[in-house]
Amino acid sequence: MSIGYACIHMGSTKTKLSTIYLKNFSEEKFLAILDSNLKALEEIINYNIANNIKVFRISSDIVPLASHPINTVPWWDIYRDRLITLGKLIKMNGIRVSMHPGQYTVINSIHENVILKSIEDLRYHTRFLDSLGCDKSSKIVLHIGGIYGDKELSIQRFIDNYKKLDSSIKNRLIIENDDKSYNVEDVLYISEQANIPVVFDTLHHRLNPPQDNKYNQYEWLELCGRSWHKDDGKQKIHYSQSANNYKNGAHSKYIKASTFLDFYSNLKNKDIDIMLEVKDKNLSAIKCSLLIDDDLKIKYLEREWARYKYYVLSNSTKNYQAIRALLKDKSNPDALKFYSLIEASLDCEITKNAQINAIEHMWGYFKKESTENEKKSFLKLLQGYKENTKTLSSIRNFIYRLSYKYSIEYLLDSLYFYISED
DNA sequence: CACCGTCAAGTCGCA
DNA sequence: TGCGACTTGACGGTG
Repeated sequence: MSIGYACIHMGSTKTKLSTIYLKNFSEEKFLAILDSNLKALEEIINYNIANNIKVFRISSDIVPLASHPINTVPWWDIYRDRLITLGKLIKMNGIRVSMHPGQYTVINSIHENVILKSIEDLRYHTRFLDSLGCDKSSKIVLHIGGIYGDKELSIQRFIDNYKKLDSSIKNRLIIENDDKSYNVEDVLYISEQANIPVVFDTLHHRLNPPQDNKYNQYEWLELCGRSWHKDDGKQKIHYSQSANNYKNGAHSKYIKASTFLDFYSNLKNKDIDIMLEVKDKNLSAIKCSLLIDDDLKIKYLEREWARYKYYVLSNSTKNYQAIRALLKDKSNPDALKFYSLIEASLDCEITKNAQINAIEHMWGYFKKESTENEKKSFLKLLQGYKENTKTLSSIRNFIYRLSYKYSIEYLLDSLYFYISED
């Protein structure tokens, strides 16, 4: 079993994708942005390698305006070598990448131009994965589309249009149950008619189950597994938790450890790939991987602790002490306890005292080295925060800039700068 | 530098 | 009829 995350990466500034808007599109600008995006992707892949994350969804935004008529730049040619090199890095490290076009790509639309644009978009996604040299197990996930007042007709339109697609697209396309129109039973029906692997999405299933829901989610999941053939790679599923008590399909801030473990223990076939859909992305992917690691080493939790430490300290001194105590026992690493304490810190109310305490801890890195002006600025900011005239984020920015200036890697890697809220 | 409206695109549901 | 949700941050103009 491998666990992965989608598109965005948290905890580094070097992994951000850039984009370009129609009104200032130019070949030069486009190529510069694609260049920077490929560098960011390489950063992300290297991070995934270092953290043993084997499943990753590449953002459709990697090539901006890729399928828009304005963009006639043959980027796959211009950056051929770089794409191949990147693909090799992915392949050699056993990473499985995928893509997922957004809600605008609808091949069962009743509008001919929407279908045509959607096919163009699928061509783009296929071309990107092809350019990396990925095999057939690198998939492109698609929803079925709209209902247009007649579900049966719309399902048939999907099947007919699917059959007309280029085989290079069909090799990669897989279909997913969505949260309001097409439930897992509908998607399995389409799968049987057109021989397409099905991605089972747990949250969508919960929001939109078949009417006579005759199986439980684990049984549906197994049924979906039968639609995967050998060269499609391992069965993939999407797992997420709801942000607002199943009111809509919004994803939670993080994957709750105990809930995930419960789900995992009920899985019959553990030889599948799980794509997490969650706001904190790679953080939850690492968490879930460690939670199910049979051979968990204390050093993995210690590495996690290094990242979370100042964030936890800024929110809860009590949890900070509890985690320190937990990690003292090096012979018996307990990921569930560890992450439950992290979660408690993510959920607790911000208090000024804890924030100030964490800031003073971090300031310790600069006390000696910093210039007189920096010391003055710091004291002024801190005083301002205490008196409500300065925001927390202005202090955070200040400390981040100092960390960068003095190359304090430990702080630069701290999630304190990336997951804190005001 | 902080703030905030806008961004290429589709469909559905609700006021 | 028109707007928000889905999801999503980053761009770029303004003050």
